Amino acid sequence: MEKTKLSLKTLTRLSLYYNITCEYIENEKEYITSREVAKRLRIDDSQVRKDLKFINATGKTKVGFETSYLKKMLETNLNFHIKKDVFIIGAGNLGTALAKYGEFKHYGLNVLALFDNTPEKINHEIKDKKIFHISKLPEMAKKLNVNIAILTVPKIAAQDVANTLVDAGIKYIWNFSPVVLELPDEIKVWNENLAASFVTFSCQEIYRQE
Amino acid sequence: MEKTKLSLKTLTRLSLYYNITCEYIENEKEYITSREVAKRLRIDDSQVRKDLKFINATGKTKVGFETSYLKKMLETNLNFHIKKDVFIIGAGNLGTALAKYGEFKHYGLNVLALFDNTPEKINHEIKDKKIFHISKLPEMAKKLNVNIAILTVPKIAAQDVANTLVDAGIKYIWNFSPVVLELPDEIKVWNENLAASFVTFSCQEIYRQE
DNA sequence: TAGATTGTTAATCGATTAACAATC
DNA sequence: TAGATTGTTAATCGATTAACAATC
Repeated sequence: MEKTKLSLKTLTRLSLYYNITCEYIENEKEYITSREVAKRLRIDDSQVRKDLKFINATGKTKVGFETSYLKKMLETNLNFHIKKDVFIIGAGNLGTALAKYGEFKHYGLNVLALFDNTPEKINHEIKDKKIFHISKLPEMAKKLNVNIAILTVPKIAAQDVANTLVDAGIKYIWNFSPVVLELPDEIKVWNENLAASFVTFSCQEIYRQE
Repeated sequence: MEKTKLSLKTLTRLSLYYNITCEYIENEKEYITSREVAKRLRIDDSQVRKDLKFINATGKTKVGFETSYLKKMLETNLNFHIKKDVFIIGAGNLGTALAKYGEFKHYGLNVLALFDNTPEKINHEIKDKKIFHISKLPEMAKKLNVNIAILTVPKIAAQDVANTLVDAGIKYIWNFSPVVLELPDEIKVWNENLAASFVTFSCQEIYRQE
């Protein structure tokens, strides 16, 4: 029962299928068709069936996919059951928003603590998660065996802080700063560049409409 | 001098090239090569040259692309000079973070106001941007001619608020809620589903490493 | 000159869409 | 049965990578 590596685009779509499936369950709908999912996402319905085939989810002819079954299949294949402990670096508004974000727990994302360098913030708590001084990070990363960091510090500090993270043994960085970090090849970086995202959105949808 | 429609992936990369180019300028580097850009982004260098060709940016054999020229070319082609007035819906931590985000102004994104339904927040200001009650939105959207909204309300309210936005004449929604909104086809939606993004990140990079 | 880089074409690779038989 | 939907293959489309001549 080998899991084949799913493409980035398939993974993103599967996550959105999950959101839609959960909504159907909340509305007490027992089945959902590939056509309904496709229509909501404005994509082709054979794309949906193909994606679901990748995770070996099967539907029923004439009725579609059973929602409770589909939800479980998606959870299993998207590794929701594997707990992913993370630190949030930067306790500003964005770091705080992410620390409070209740949705993450369904996905296995578990925020253990926040780090900042502002003296007034240290030892405060956000939703039971304590804010520590950044100097405590290496020690705590080792002790708690954390190798994932969410980086939400200001642009000017991003590269320096990222270097500190790498020295502390962090291997995976979810980068919210508008900086393309320069890091060793073995460190995995996922850029969540909001400004870049807005540019894409606005150029695609706002000024280039046919 | 027709602009050809750039693909979503090219647009995203061009935005990241912009970040790197700005960094080079700050470090007083006069030139940047496609190879340097490619290495930072861990992509192929001919991809960089091809993308830059799309916006008609030309380099110099043996030295690369002039940074100040490249910055200007990227700004022009990514429409930074066109001011995009937006409203932020939801004045929680995420809405506040986006309202304060200084980076946006370089990209032509201009936050005019925030909207919320919590009485205590109304009339407060975030970085000179006032928070209004959501009921004021239709009137203000018309008066200020705003048709772009950034949606940062809780999951449970997202669909209802989105419907309100559409009724108020909003045409473009940058959706930060973990909900796949159901909206008329003519409304353009850009999903910034952070949970979905984390799933993609973690499945790709954390559990499926070769 | 030798060497490095651009600009560009061709080859490869992967993702999406179309089509339809099988099924209930 | 008739009609709707899945499951799957083939066709199309688009994006990435390889290769290399042209240039300075």
